[in-house]
Amino acid sequence: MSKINVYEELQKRILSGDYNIKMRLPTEEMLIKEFDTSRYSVRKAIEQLVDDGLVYSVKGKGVVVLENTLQSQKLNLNLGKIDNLQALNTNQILNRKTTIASFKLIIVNEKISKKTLFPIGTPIYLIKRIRNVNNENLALDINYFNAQLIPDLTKEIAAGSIYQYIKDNLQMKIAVVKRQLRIEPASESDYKYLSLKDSNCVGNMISLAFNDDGKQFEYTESHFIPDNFVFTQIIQF
Amino acid sequence: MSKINVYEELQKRILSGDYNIKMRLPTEEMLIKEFDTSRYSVRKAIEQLVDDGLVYSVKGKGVVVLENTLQSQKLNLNLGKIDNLQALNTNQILNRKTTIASFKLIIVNEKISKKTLFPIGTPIYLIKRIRNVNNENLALDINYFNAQLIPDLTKEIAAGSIYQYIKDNLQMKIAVVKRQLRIEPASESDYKYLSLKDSNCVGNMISLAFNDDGKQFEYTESHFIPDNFVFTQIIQF
DNA sequence: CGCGATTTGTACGTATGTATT
DNA sequence: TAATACATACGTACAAATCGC
Repeated sequence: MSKINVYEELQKRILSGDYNIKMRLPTEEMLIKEFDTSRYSVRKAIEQLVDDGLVYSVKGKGVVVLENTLQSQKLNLNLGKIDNLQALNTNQILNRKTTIASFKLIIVNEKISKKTLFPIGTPIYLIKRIRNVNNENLALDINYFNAQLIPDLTKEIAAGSIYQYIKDNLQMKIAVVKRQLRIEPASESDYKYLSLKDSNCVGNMISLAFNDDGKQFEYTESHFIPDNFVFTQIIQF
Repeated sequence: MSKINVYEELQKRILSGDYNIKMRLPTEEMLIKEFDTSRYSVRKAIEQLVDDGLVYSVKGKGVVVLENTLQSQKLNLNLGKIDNLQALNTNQILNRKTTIASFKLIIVNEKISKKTLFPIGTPIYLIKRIRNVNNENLALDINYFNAQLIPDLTKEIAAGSIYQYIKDNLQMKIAVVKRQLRIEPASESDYKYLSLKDSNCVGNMISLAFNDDGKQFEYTESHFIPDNFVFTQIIQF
């Protein structure tokens, strides 16, 4: 009999309601016996459930299942970790029609360097893309890719998934993405490209992406119209 | 000689530039020797650095220091984990003057239940608080506290820090907070209470807070005016 | 209030797997 | 292909928080 994945099994039980707020998870000792595995493996599985925001471990007490797990799961589009490349750049739903508004190869000057953190003199691709769903322009992506790390970009690639290109053709690994979200007054290009209607503000998601050599290869601003995305976070104490 | 904290020491070296993008961290083996500790402890320290977004581990290669660490640290108000209670509810900067706009003890009806996830019939404190800095109303907090779990709240407590009260007087532990951020059109009460100027949108940060019994004791909406906060996230692949 | 039992957290040692160079 | 270096896994011991008697 092949060993089952402890994490997946426990997650299934929590999401199906077998384990819930009224009880605690079985103790580590019991899980070790049930799954015929080591304490290390059981603790690793529980760690993942904690990251998911499903449970919380208390020293001396046990592992508690959080209330309203099912509902708050539904509330969020992407609770917990995002492990899908398409989902990363903007959002699954948005990837319907992509229009290239601008595609240039430029050299970083002082102003751009300050914003993107790329050194002055670096050649970069500056790409503006519009994300359209049902004839509404929901998002404007302004990408800055280091052309030394991401070479030979074309409009055709940009019209599809640049991340797919990086992964498949360049065989480069995306290691870490640091993101920051702000709300800002809409800029001229936001008014020009987005279906803002009456709104005069946009969400601005700034992303810095790093490869597994630690090098920053991307700076991106994604400008969203209001009411069309959520951003989630789980904080443990 | 007392043992030094491996995590803090490595973090110090990275932030001071002793370790940087040009090199990798010493191997686990070397750190074990230098700090005279076990592999477990070294790996635990590196795990924390990964959570901070400072480094990235690659199997077979080593632990890489991410580029632009210093700059991107400065960019963010609260990169990484938030471990300060004051910082949690809204933001450090905002805690200057707090005005109670409304303070009620009510019973959850169907409409409120759907939003807050509290069961119908639960007694709750509904509190509206305005966060004012330099004569600008930057944020409107709308708190719903389960009165069975957070009893005896008063306007005086609400004018200060409710979290401090929970921690010190109720001796309850805040275990997990799930957050969601959206951008929405300003509501009537937003126009009434916030210094919105020309903006017609607000940031809406929804927080669900849980104690270490897994019970949700709070639902809060924090409505912010644009341009006055950032929201950060680090994603590892 | 104290004490012991329970349960998770931290720590160390060791062995084997797997990706990179 | 071999060496290197992180990832996973198991076993063990003790610390620290919680809970019930």
